[in-house]
Order: sequence, then structure tokens, then C-alpha cells
Amino acid sequence: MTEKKWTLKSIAAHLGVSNATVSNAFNRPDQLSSKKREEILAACKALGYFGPNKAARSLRKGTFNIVALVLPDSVEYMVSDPVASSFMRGVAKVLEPQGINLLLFSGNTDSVNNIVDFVDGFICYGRPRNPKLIEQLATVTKQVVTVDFELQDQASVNIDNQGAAREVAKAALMQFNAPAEQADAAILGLRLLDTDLICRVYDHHLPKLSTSIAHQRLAGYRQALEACQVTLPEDRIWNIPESSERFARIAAKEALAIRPRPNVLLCMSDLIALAAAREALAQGIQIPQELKIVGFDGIDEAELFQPTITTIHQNSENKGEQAASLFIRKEKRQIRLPFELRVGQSI
Amino acid sequence: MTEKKWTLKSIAAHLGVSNATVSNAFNRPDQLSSKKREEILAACKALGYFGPNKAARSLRKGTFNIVALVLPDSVEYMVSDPVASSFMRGVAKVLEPQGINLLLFSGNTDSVNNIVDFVDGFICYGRPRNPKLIEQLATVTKQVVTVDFELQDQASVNIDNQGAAREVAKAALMQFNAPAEQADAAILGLRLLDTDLICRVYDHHLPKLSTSIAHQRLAGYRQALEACQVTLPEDRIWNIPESSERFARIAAKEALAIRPRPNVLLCMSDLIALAAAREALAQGIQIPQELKIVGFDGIDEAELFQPTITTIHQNSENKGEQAASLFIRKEKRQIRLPFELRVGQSI
DNA sequence: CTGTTAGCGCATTCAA
DNA sequence: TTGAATGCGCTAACAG
Repeated sequence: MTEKKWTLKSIAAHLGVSNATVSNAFNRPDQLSSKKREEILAACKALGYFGPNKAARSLRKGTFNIVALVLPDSVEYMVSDPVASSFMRGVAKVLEPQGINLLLFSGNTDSVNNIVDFVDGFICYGRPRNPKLIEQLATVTKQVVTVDFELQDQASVNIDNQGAAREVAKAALMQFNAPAEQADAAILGLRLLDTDLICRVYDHHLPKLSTSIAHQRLAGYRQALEACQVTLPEDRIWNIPESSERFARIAAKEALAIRPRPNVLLCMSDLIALAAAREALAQGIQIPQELKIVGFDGIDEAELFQPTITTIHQNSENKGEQAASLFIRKEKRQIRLPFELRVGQSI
Repeated sequence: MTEKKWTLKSIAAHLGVSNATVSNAFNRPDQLSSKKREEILAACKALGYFGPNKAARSLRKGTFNIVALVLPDSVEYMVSDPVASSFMRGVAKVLEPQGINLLLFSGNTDSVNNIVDFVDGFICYGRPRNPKLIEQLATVTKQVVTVDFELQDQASVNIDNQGAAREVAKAALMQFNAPAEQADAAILGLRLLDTDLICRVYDHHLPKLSTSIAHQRLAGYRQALEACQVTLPEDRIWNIPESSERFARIAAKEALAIRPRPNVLLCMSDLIALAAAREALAQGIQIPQELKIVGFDGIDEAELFQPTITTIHQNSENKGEQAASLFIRKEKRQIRLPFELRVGQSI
């Protein structure tokens, strides 16, 4: 039983060599004879010393092998979002083989202060809920990669959210043969407003200019509506605070209660689209005959559902891989990833 | 523009006070006049010093406000498992308000060495894939909470997997009126073997004694089979390496190809049960008339699916909360959580 | 209430 | 190739 807690120093003393020698044995093989190195390593192993203390080494070197994954919202919430999960999977896939660990960080937090000294940098998946965080991340000296939003001239990974939203909305709206058939649209938006409420979104609520993906998608929908000459009454946009079945269903219920009942639902996530579809079916509304629904993201469940959901498929896992690669290579590029319109049975 | 990189020392010098005073201003309000404290804090803020470097403080204090969440498998895989996600949600829910951050750690890794010096301890969700990790976690001096398996006399959170498996299997088997109706069972097991292969599991493959949840569940199934006097031919157990639709579907296909075709599928996860159900329906097999299926875990999707899956519902989120609470309180208790049989339309 | 000092455990000069 | 010394940035004990 080796109860003693070894340190580099104590080990060196015990072995009768200097601490630099032990340090070199672990970190710089070229600095000592390989024979001596082997000896030392073996002795350390036998004694139960597993190498230099990583916290101390990090303090000294300034590197940590930890990157903070800044989530838009609380960890609690993000972990159950399939799109975020795919993204994390992509990130982990690239980082794990490099021996880099992932620290989950909530976008609700007031400050990165508690972790900034522990990590090599940040990968931010979506604009953090708390604006203070954004300010800080903009001034931080460590590396930052942003995803689905931009920050000064940091590296970033994006898709053309506006263009994608326009395409998917168009796909739905083109199903109508105006003027014989009239499209009545409603938009189920995801985090259009900075609130936890499910509510209507009126024009005066919206910021003039925003780079958040929700607003970009909204702009895309609007372009499509305009192109198809469909006017959207101002009470036809909902805010859903998080992409959950429960919240989405409530909003869907509200939207379907309006008269004339909307016959197109533009949903900012597949989870929302699925919830809306379930609500509609539960009310006996036929999809797509009486109601067309489109989603966004391209999650598996939307393809397994009946009817399959028309959506914009984006490869979230790849997004994660790209972000992690940028991070590792310390590149400061902006990457724009492709998306793909997937037409299902829901329109 | 404050380009200078402040340290406690340099700030103290700049302000003409001792470093202890600055340190106290941030950490121990009672050690100095609140007036001076305010002054110092304000000055620091103005100068762009955001408080003591956390890495250095941690080296000194030995605490990190980081806990490693050790996953059974790669981060990449675990992040997409809904049950694991619920668990993580529970953990995050308790830890986040305490300002404790979560470091994701892969159960495939050879050694906790790279992170052990950065964390206050470990929460292990399921037995890590790599046995070396288990050895190390058993000897680590930091706090460990295990979930779904036990480690020496560390704190742990569990359910009675064997009892639960027995119950759910019984529920399915009791639907048959022997001897008129004969149950032909097959088991779709999750990680019964330490391999990436989808394959049959023969008795000689199995360890005699195992505390892994897969083997406990298998034991439970066997008890139920015995109690209902159903014999299980030795080629009716499958190993599925991970709880994914794709793999499970392949195994289900194999199982349904056997003659006489099984009319009961005991599945070790809901994801597997869902995949099996989809495969069966695709083959035109009627559930539950021609085939009964039971799952394990109680995920949302299994309740939304048609037919709803009979399963053991365990509250994974609560499991996470319990584990995190044990961790925070530094308790060394073993907690056994209840489970609930939920009978759906699949039997 | 304030200041001085000795480490936390290590990596890196620089001299030998 | 090795060893002694310095400091990464901080906290806690102690002295004033």
C-alpha cells in the first residue's frame, strides 16, 4: 500500500536525482539518456507516482487540455436537445482523440470568470442567452470559435439560416395555387424574444437588426412569404422559449385556434414541427391536406415520424467537427456550411 | 484600452496595498473594512482585473469547482443517448446553481490521469468501458459517486435492475396461456459483451458473476422465464454494442428471422425496443398479437410511439440529481431508487 | 484591520 | 546530461 502522496520533488529526492530530471523524464525525452528515463519512469510507476500534477503544470505552462463548450442555455436544457447533442458529438469526436476534454458551460451564467483560467479556449454553440457572456467572450484573450453566430473577427461556423428558411418556407407555400387557394401562414419561432414565455411576437418586439439565428430564419420566412405574395397578419408569430415538446405544443394549440385557421406552420425546429404535427393530428386536422408543416434542423425523429416532416437538414455533427478543427488548428476562418432541403410528406 | 495583464500582485502594487488585502477583498469580506473593500473592487473593475486567477487559486486551495462526469463510453456516443442525457440533465440541474462545472470524460480513456488534478471528484454514470479506469477510480483519493454500478464502498445510486427486468419480462410472459399458447422469447441485450459487434451471446461468453447492469437485467429475464416455465434456447440472446436505432434494427432482423419466430422480445433499452418494433411493423408483423415487445428505461419516445412500449420506467433525471446531491454533500451512502412498470400496448 | 512570508507542484532557465 | 534557483499567481498563517 503506497499511502504517500508523491510530488515531483519528493520523488526526485527519493530517487536521488534532481527534480528537473524527473520532469524531463516525463516531458522531454530528449533531455536525458533513454536508459535513465526508463529507470525513472519505472521507479515512479512502482512507487505510485503517475506523473507531474496537471494543475501545477498548467499553472506553469498556461495550457490545460480543456476547452469550454459554451451552450446557449443551461446545461440542463441543452443536453436534451437532439441538435445540440449532435453538435457536441461532432466536437467530442475531434477533441477526444487529441486528449482534449470538454467542459460544459451554461450560457445563462453571468461570467466566464470561474473557468476562463482553466481552459484553453471556448467553443460557443449559438449565441449565449446571457448578453454579458458575449461581451466577455469578445474581450477574452483565449481562443474562441463561435457557431451559428459571429463575434468580432473570431473563427466561426455557420449555415445560411436566412436562405435556408426562405427555401423551406417557399417549398411549403408553393403547394398552394393562388389565388384559388389561399395560404394562411403562422410562424412558430424559437427564442425570438429574450423571455421564458410562450407568447405572440409583434413587430415592435423585434430588434431592428439581429444576427441571431432565430431572426435570420424569420427574415427568410418573410422573404418567402413576400415572394409568394402571402401577407402575414401581425399576430401570427409565436415565441417559444425552448425547443421542447411541451412548450411547442402549447404554442401550436394557440396557433391552430386562430380563425381562419392557419394552413401552413413554419416551425423553427423539427422538435417544434413534430409537436405541432402531433397537436394537429390529435385535433383531427389532416396533414398535409388541411395543414402543411415545415421544420428546421433535420433530426432523425422527424424522418421516422408519420407524416415525415419537410425540413432543412443541416449536419450538426459536421458542424461540431468543423468547429473543433478550427479550434485545434487555431485558425481564424469563418466557415459557411451547406444545408439541404428535405421534402417530406408534411407539405 | 487596458492591455496590461493584471495579477493580484501587480494590482496590489498599483493600488499601494498588500496582496493579502486584495485577496481578502475578493475572498474574505470580513477581513477588511467594507469601505476599503468597495474601493479595491471598484478599482480592479476599472483597471480590468476580474479577480484572482482561478488556476492558481485552485493549485493553492486544492479545490476546482469542476466535477468529472465519467461516461460509460465515448462522449461522442453518450451525448446522443436520451437516457444518458436525462441523467446529465439531473446532474447539471443540481451542480449548476452551485457554480460547479461539468467536465465530460470518456469511459474509453485509459487513465483519469489527465484530469484527476483538475477536478474535485468524479460522478461515474455506468461502468466505464475501460476496466483500467475502474481500477484507478477505486484508488483515487478524490470523491467518487458511482451510478448503476458499485465501486468498493464509494457512494452510489442504483435501481434494482434484476428485479425490474424480472417484472417487465413477467408482464410480457403472463400474456400467454400456457400450455395452449407457447412463448418463444428472444433477448436483445445491450453491451452484454465487451465488443463492438452485433452477435449472439452464448452462455460460455458470459462471465460467471457480474455487477454490470446488462448482466443483472439478463438475470432478471431468466428468473421470469423460469417462473413462467419458458425455456430459452441458447441461441436466443443478442449482444448490441450500443443503444442505437441502426444496430438494434440489425439485431432485431436477425432475431425475427429465426424459426419458430420469437413472439416475445425482451429488450434492454427502449431505443432497442423501438427499433425492434419498427422492424417488426415493417415486416408486417402485428404487435402485440404476433409479437410482444418490452423495453427498459422509460424514454418519452417510447410513450409517443404507436403502439406504446411496455417498459420499466426509471427516472434518470432524478438519478442524476441524487448522484449530484451525494457528491455535494460528500455523503458515502448507497441509494437505491424505485422503478415503475409501465404497461403499454406492446404486450 | 493590514502587511509579510512561505509554500501549492511544477517547468524552465542557466551554470556546471 | 544534470542540478540549483526562480517564479507561474495565489491563499493562509502569522505578526504587527
